[in-house]
Amino acid sequence: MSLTDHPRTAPLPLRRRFLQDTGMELQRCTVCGIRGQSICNAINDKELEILAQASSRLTFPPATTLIEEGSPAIAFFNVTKGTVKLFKSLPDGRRQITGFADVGHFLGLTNARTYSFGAETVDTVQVCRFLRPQLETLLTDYPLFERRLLTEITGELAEAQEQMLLLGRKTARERIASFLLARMMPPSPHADSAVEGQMVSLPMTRVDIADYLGLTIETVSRTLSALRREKIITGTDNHGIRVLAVSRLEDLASGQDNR
Amino acid sequence: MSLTDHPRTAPLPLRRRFLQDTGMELQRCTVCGIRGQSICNAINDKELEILAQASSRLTFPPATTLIEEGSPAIAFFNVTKGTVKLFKSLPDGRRQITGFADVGHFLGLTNARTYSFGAETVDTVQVCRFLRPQLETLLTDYPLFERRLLTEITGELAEAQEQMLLLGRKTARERIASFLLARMMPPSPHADSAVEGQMVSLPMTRVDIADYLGLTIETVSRTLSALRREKIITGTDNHGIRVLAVSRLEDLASGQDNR
DNA sequence: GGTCATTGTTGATATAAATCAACGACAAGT
DNA sequence: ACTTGTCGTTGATTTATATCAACAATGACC
Repeated sequence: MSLTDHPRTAPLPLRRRFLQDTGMELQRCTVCGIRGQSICNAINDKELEILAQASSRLTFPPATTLIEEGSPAIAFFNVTKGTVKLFKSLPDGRRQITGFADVGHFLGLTNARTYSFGAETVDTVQVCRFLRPQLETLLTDYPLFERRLLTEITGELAEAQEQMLLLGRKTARERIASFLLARMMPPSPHADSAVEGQMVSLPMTRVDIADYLGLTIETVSRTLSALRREKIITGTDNHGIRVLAVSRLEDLASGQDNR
Repeated sequence: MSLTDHPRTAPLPLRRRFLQDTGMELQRCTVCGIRGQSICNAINDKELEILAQASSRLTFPPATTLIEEGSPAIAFFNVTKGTVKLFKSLPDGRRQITGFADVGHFLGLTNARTYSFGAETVDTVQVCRFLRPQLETLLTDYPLFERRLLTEITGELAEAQEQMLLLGRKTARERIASFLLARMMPPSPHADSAVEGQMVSLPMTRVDIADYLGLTIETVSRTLSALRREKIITGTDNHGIRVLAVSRLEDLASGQDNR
């Protein structure tokens, strides 16, 4: 199956009803705050209304299924707010989260007629949805859009390879260290310099972290506690942690230093 | 870094001297037996000489380094014969093979200025090499070529996600079963029907299998022995195995049946 | 303000796979 | 034909992490 197939349109497989933003469709993309970070950036300012016509903006509450594993692949999403988790499952319920799609990332690209993975919102999520025929049109009419998509997916593949190294060869401690580093926010210029340590945002639960790192929730919890005890990280808030010793964490992540 | 960067040309990082096919360059692609299976298929018959000019065909002995981890990303390869392994390593030598590129597959695509992975031949390998500026030209001038590449890499990503599920959540037995199934040859019409069982080609060593599946060589060896003992597979040849019970193996691979 | 469900933490024990170790099969070279 | 090195197999033991179990913290809801 190739990307050039045009499957018939069908209702989106959603467990809950979603919210659809109304009005001002034609202006939406022009004012999109994250266009600079996303594939939409590849489309000319003057032609933005084409993008607006091709997409619709939707808002979903936490824990909403965006993509059901094995369901018909009819849409493609670009995340404009929040975090979406992508995963694959085994018949007995074991699950592997293959990635978190944060702001600016896309999801839903596939060659097959059905999705080989699932997707669920972690927190409140806003996306731009492109139906497949619309995506085809953009790809064909805007070479820069296609090139940008190729670049993005090449990056995804590199991340996937890094994650395979983590899952296949790293210890629990190394996995947690790598995860925290990968999710570390770049130090913002407006950062509260009175509070020390680099912020790490963890909107997902311990279950999600465990399913992403190929561990159990107990091991995740114990390892985070150990790092806290060793003053490498701080913070009692479950969804926000601060890294006190970035370089220690970097050594840990690459297996330089274990104790 | 984007695909549109043109890094300066530099000598290829090869431990050994490679063999370069000479003469008849312009005809080479026309007679390429595997074009139908590869990205080159996206280029029109009449324009094949453009492809021939953009690429050079090279032959390498087993265990040749095609790509050194971290070296400048100057080339892109299309495998026309043999098998190449792709991998990532940790400073202490732990290694994860992220994939095997068999006939028809490409390798070497990256957004960065350097490769984030290594590549080494498993057996005798023949490739078509495209230097990066040449690849750029093809991508820009032949939309079908670019589309084909996007389709291929989308498939690679799906495979990577499947492998993450394997590495993060499957048992040793499930990993071996999945691996054998994935490498099972499609039953050829000329197959020797006197010999029962589906052929599985394993050109790589036990070390490579272990590094691909996130196991040790001992576990790989023990698990294969167990499957042989249970009459699910046969064959004493280390690089060729026959699957006797495909459906048993499928159940095993998806965690349905373990004993 | 109490009940209940959800999420996370910590401790005790079990286990799958790693590690350590010995050896067999085979091919290359002398 | 013997040595040497590579590769794979099998057995004994260790260990990192899973599993099992109890409990604490939090927030939703009546």
